[in-house]
Amino acid sequence: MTNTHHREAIFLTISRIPPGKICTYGHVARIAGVPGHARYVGHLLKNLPCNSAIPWHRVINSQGRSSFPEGSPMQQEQHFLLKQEGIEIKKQRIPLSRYLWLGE
DNA sequence: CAGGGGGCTAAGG
DNA sequence: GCCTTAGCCCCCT
Repeated sequence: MTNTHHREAIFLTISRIPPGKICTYGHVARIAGVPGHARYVGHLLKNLPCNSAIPWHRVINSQGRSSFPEGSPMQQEQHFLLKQEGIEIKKQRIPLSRYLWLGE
């Protein structure tokens, strides 16, 4: 199935995002070779098992924000993990130009 | 097969 | 900077 390929390509791409860097849903999709599937990326991450090794926290939306509601446990977790990697978050925002990863 | 909804985006006010 | 709108494409009823 091509769908399976897409899924694997997307997971592979996300797992390649280096610590201290971030990537948007749209970019992940594009780098994975499936442009236009940003929402699909989000869908996959939502259904990710908690024990997964996929660095889901390094994927944010094009606004430079977490896609979780402000103050939610998931959002706090994400911010915690990102800060741990040296990413600075101001007013719930991350400067994309500074941390964006666009593949290797 | 149709409808609704999602960890989305780009564009416009 | 914020909010709204219109596309987007896959997935689950």
